[in-house]
Amino acid sequence: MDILMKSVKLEMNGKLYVKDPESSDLGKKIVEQSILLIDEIGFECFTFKKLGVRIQSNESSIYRYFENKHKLLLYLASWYWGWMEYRMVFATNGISNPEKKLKKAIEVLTQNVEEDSSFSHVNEVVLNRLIINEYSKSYLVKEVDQENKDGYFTISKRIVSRISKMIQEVDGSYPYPLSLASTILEGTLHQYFLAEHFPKLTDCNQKITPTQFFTDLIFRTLNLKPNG
Amino acid sequence: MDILMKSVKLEMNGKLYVKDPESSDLGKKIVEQSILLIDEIGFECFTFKKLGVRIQSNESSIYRYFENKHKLLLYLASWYWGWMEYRMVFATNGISNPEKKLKKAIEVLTQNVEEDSSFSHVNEVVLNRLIINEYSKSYLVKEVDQENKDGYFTISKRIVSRISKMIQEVDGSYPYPLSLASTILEGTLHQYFLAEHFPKLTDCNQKITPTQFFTDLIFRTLNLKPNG
DNA sequence: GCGAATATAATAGTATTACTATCAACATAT
DNA sequence: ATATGTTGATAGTAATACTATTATATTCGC
Repeated sequence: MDILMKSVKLEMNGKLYVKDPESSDLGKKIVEQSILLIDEIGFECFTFKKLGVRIQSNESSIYRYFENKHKLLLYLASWYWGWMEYRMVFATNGISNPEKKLKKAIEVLTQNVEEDSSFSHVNEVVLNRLIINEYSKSYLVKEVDQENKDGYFTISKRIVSRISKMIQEVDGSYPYPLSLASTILEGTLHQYFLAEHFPKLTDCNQKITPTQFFTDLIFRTLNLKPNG
Repeated sequence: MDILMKSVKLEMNGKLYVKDPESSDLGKKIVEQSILLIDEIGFECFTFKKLGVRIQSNESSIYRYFENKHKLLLYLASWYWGWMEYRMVFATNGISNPEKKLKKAIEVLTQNVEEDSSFSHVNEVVLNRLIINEYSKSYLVKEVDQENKDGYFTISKRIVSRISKMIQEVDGSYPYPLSLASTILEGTLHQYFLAEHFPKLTDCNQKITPTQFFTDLIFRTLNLKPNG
């Protein structure tokens, strides 16, 4: 990852936090260590009290940054998708051939996150694992419509919209570009989860990647050549 | 739905419950009303105490049937997929043409559940909605590997396996039958959720159904004719 | 019809969770 | 020197997720 990224700050919806965690050392520590702790013990077992012990700070101090752990998860998800969108736009910018552009976008979106780019204090490898395991829980809640109105899902929606538009650029007659795009975004997380825990439910493994599966799917669906 | 179904009892993994809820009136009431209550208030807010009030029974009595609400969710999911598998096998049985068979299976799996077949005390319309909203939470947990070993996900795995085999019957050269099958199963739930809460992320709506989207996807991917 | 076994209800109790409130300590900015 | 903001420490509350015990009601075998 380019060194340039280290100086970029992702813009976050201000309603996601009580106090901007980027504005202090404690805030950054909360974000950094919450990712590691949720990854270790799972979102259900994760509490602000446990995080407080881990960062040698106080439960009440964490509440000054995030209302509750659900909002923290929304924040982390928003961060992840912001990072993903940035990489996607960066990687596809300047590609004029629609097929190549779509292929590149799918590649970035479905690729395994293998190394921590040290883009700020966030470990993207661990965050990626967290998103695979916990992202669904951020929107599968009764409050989803209000939270959607509050703009908490803006970024991942924009990614789906971008992919959908690229699909249309490649094949304007294809009738389901949005559904295909959202299926790839969500399906990627799911395929990684299956590869880890239900290997009999997926063809993805060490040799076959979700990138190959979804790239192939797109090519077949839009009737393209694999070398497009 | 055929009247025959009323007399069929779905076989459940005995480890899912402490005491078989099918074995008593209270047990059936627990299953019946838990579906309605979870649908109303969401899995996070659902407690055995609240269910106890609703069925005018005691919290501790419910614990005699299910260890905790997570196990109850696993039970309900298992019931749902058992019911789905039954319908799928029933509907495809006797179809010898592989393409027609696959098409029928996808149709059953992706179709909107519109009427309560009154197959026992379970309201399938509500259960379907519950599965769309809560199913992911049943396996996105730290204990997933142990619970998989305990066989809690056997039925949905078998459905994926069946679809995968049907895909291979249609096109033996297609390299990702398992991933395609699991993408359809999970993707269907996701598309219904999006249609309800994020209409801008899907093409599915009152006119376009997930069945159409996924049937089209399968046809394009396996290079078939729509009238196959 | 009676006693034994079983199912359910009622009550109480515990540890943890998910917070809220208050106040003190410290740093910084003016 | 004083006001302001940040963090830490402590305490407290209501709800959750159970477990345990005892009482009561129902059912079954004989």
